[in-house]
Amino acid sequence: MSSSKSFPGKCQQSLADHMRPDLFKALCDPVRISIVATLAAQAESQTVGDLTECCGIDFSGVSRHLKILREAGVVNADKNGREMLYSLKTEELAETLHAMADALIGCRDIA
Amino acid sequence: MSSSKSFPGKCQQSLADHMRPDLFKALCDPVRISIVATLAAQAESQTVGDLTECCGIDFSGVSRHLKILREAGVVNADKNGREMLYSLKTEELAETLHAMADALIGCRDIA
DNA sequence: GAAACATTTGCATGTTTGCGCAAATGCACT
DNA sequence: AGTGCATTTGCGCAAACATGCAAATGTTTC
Repeated sequence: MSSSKSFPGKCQQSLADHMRPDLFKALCDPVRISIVATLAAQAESQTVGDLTECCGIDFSGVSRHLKILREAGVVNADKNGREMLYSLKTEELAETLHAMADALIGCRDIA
Repeated sequence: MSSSKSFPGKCQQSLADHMRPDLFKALCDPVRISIVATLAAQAESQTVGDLTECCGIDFSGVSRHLKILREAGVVNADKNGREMLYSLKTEELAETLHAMADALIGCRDIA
């Protein structure tokens, strides 16, 4: 009800809530995109060592990138013995992107 | 056909194509998100001066942010006399986000 | 306990980024 | 031509970022 009442302020707020700059920041680096793409293409979780192969940098850098992705909620991290298993939060990420798109379209309809 | 054949390499490529770090880079800044949200909430195009109100920085900075958004394909820029009218490419942006989400889910299904 | 291994963290360095200010550009109006 | 307004661009600076190397942490295996 009344969702068709023109109320740009509310829409702006809702958009600001949905569009998460921190998530975009996590995904704005080519190396991190490379990591995400590699994880998406593999059914099994990957170790830092595995993921180091896909991006041409030192594994310490990969570890740092993974930390950023983890904190942004893009990947899961599970400790298995001395190695760390990283996997993509595919569903959540896709849902978040969808929600952003929907919020945009919703704003267009209101405004 | 054969889209269900397990082919992680292809998926990784397709994802790398869809996930555009440059777009994420354009959207990773709070001020730029603020601009996007403001544009989304308004039916009419906005000038640089208008948009300067929403984000608490100098208009020269706003102009620079708008350039970044323009080059990333997030906003339209139309010159009208001595002022510049900016509007959000709502459809394209929403479509791009959807495509990313779909590519992610597609990868999950294949891998 | 010691050695080997996977990952994280501290540190130094070069690069990028966002910002304000001031100058430059472009356009309208008289 | 000349003045005024909107926007862009050049410059300098401080903060943030990505990276490699080396040291530290945690874990397995012998």
